[in-house]
Amino acid sequence: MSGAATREQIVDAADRLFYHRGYEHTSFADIAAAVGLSRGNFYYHFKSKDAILDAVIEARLAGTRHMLEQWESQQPTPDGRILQFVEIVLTNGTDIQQYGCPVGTLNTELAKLGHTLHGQARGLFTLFRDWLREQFTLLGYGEQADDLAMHVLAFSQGVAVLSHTFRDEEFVRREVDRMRDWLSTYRK
Amino acid sequence: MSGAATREQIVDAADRLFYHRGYEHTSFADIAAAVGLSRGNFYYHFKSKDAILDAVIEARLAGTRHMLEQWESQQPTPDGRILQFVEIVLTNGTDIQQYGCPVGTLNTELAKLGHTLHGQARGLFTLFRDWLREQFTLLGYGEQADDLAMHVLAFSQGVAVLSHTFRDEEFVRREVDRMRDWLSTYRK
DNA sequence: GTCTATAAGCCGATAGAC
DNA sequence: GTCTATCGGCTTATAGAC
Repeated sequence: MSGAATREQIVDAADRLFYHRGYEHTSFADIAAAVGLSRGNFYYHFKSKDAILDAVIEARLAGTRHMLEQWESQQPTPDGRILQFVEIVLTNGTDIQQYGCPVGTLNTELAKLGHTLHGQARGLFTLFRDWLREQFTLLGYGEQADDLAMHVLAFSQGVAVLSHTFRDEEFVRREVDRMRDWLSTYRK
Repeated sequence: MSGAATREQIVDAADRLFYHRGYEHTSFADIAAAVGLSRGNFYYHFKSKDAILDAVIEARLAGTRHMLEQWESQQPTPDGRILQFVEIVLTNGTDIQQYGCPVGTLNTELAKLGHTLHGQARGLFTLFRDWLREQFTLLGYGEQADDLAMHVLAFSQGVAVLSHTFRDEEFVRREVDRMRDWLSTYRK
């Protein structure tokens, strides 16, 4: 197998395992088994577990940037784009119920571990935060735009934590409806 | 040292360490060192790590029940009690910035680990949920009371995750103000 | 690029002396 | 009740054959 393809497979498997089981709870053996590699060969591609985490975060950053670009081309209005973000807790409802928010749970875990890469992981939140702020600025709320962006982020995290804990889809639906109402008061 | 006192010390140390570092990242050696016991002697008091976690959750449940009773006696009105809960993200602001919400982070970690005691930990949320529902019922919102209780819980979790990630006290203050405004529309 | 073998250390947990 | 000594297993990581 070519080096690049194997590396990509490792990052994909690690990404999924870190999300499903958590970073610390995932071992090299788990990732190697998922890819079909021996543990020994692993270190040819990544010299440490931190290096894999770094690659996973980079991949998630790239994936998020791509998703946000797609949302921008699919949704012509800023409020439509914000709503697209709000509804992610329904779109990815099954995963969030089972594993929580991939951004929130990674940040919480790395912050608690005092991990050096927590700063990198925080960048995932910043990506959404800046994008949401831009949409609120386009709606004419320049001064409060960052505040409003953080409010929408807080919504997503609150819903994700409780959805993960209680596995209640109706609760998620009600919270999205509430958010839709709130958002309509900010629509131009 | 008497058995009961040592046991209590172990539970206190484990409680703090599980909160600060996470359950999985805390080892027997960490707890033993914090209490000043040898690892070997540990098993006289608790036969497994799960048994310590069980005792920690029980202690947190008892502590939470006591706190809710205090809130009830200190705050005569249901909306005052709900506000007391909302302001916990300010009251415990420093801890939440450093370690997140003790209830939310434990539930997220145990849910992701597929731990058998996740159900017990969920009870911590249920304690707050039922208590908040009772306050909304007293305000005359019996039908929506559980929905409103979950909304207030979601607020606290969203704020805690982002406060833990960004360490921004002003953000917390703004969200509490927003929540105060929202709550005032439900006050009798 | 992939493998096996293995190191060094930490983990939860146990046995048995005192 | 507390200690030391130790077990078997899992962890990250390395060495070296192919």
